[in-house]
Amino acid sequence: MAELRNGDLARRTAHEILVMIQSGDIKPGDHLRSQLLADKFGVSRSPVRDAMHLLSDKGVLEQRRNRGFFATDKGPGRIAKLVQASSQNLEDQDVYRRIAEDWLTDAIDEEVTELFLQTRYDLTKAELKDILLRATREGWAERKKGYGWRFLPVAKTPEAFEQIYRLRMTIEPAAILEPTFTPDRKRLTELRDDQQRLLDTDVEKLRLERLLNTGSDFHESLIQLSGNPFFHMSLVRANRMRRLLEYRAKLDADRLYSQCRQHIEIIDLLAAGELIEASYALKKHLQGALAKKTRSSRPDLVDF
Amino acid sequence: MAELRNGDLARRTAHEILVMIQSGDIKPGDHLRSQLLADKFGVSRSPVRDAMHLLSDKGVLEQRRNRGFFATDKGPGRIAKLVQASSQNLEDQDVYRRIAEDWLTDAIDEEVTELFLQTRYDLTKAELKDILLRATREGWAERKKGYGWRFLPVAKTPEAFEQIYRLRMTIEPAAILEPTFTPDRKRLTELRDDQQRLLDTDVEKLRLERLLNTGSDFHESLIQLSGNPFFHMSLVRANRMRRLLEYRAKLDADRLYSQCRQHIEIIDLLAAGELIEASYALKKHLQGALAKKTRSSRPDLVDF
DNA sequence: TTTTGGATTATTCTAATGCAAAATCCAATC
DNA sequence: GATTGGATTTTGCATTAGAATAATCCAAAA
Repeated sequence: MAELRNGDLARRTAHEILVMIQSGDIKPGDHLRSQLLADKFGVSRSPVRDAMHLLSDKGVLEQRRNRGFFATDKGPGRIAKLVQASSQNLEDQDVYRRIAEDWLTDAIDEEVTELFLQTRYDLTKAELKDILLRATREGWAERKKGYGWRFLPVAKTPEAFEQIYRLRMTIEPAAILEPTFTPDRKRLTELRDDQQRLLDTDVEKLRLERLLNTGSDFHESLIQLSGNPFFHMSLVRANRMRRLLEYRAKLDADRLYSQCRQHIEIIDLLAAGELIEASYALKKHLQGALAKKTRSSRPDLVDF
Repeated sequence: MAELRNGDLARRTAHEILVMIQSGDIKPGDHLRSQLLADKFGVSRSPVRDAMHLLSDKGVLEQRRNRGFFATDKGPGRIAKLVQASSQNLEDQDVYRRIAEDWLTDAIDEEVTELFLQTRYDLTKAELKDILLRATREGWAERKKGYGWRFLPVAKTPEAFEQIYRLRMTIEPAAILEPTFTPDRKRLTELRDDQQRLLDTDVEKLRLERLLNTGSDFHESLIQLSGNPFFHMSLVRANRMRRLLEYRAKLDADRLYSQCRQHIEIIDLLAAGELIEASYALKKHLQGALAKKTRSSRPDLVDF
């Protein structure tokens, strides 16, 4: 029998498959074609197969010899538990966030050597390189000319929140008015459903991360419809930085409901072809979030 | 006698010192304090000292025992030649641009392995990592989940030019109208002088890179005055991508003169406190550049 | 006191090896 | 013909020791 190699990629892939099952993308009895999934995840069949082995050990999948893997009908509660567990598992290993947190709370210096980080967070060279790559891409770390790295103060202050919103208030409404903007029906419907689902769920019960993701998705999908990838990229970059701060923010449930409703209103305006009105509503929506924020001293989670 | 260690950093530092001499920042007879220069360049004294040794070998500096290095009075022609040579030297080693060029001209595949790049461009692991870090930061490369890297098509098409300009037309004029915008007299004067100097020089004689730099500096400095680093960052990122394309563009001297004059007009409006007018002029300025571009099939250098 | 210049120390790079993991290939099976 | 599942190949990571290079220290000179 083949060894079970479970690298990080296999585990991450297993998690993604679980999410697909949870969301109903894969239904009980479905045949999981390995090449199909591999293409979907942008990897080769090897880690997919390893992932499927992992999941069949958990009883989520069932292997039939020479026919591949099939989804069993584990109850949704059981699936949710496994999703929770595997996402917890992945987050534990997320040193990236720990470093970001330490930097934001001044627990580490502005300038550090690789060696320092490697020993402090018990990382191998490649792991550290990977994390610094990410931090560089997201704009809060840079290589010094000689030895060492410098962390940038860009999103440390409370004003940073406001500044990010000011940028968003400029580019998001403008994106809707771009001549290449096309309100894609199908995408809009999907977005509307996502928002509606959030409204229907008891917001209190949702995990913070899920909320942030759905909110970011809305805004980023919208700007993507502009057909200009540079608008999209600017927003994505700003949002990534915002996230660093938001993990420490509080949650305001009432606010969230109202935000959700505004999102839906904007989608409806777009679907009706009222671009100018939608652009204006989006601007107001962001303005409202900003106004709320500046009133409180500690950063709230005001938009998502 | 101490060994002459000339790492890359020493050579780059030597180049920077040469540029300072050329620009008149360092005059013949001046004493070059090592700590001062080290601080200026953000490195330690070691590479600075190595650089000064390199330059004294070339006769640009003169070492007096126990007193340090002093600038000699080599003619400006000779200095210019050395600057040219050392920048040429540095560019030759700039594999980054070669890879970008190869990608833009479809000389390499969309998806490659590190090994492939390492052997094709004869790089060590660390050199390659460095280059890929840069490409990631500038947004045209990304790590695949498993093994390998993917180059992104984001700035390959002619439309990319237009899209970048559309983003700029949105954020640059808006930045001037931000409530935190402060037209810093000193900075404005510096910028005006830079532009005037370009007008006074025979534009035909300038090197492409110098032109692009002065142009980018103008626009980026302007947006920086908004006091919102996220506006600035968005522009810088878009510009970096634009550069990848512009190295292949043609030059239109008449156009450049007119661009320069427009830059100065905008500065004057800002200095007079006419923010709204300045914002509008900037928008028109970018619009003009965009209009010119779309008329020609091959990308021209229309703004700088 | 400030700065230099050599010496010392710390950090990172290089290169080589073995190993883990991902990609690819291919015969067997549906 | 499409898909699987094992085998094979390729790729990249971990580790190490040694070399190169940058940062820092300190006595001596200005």
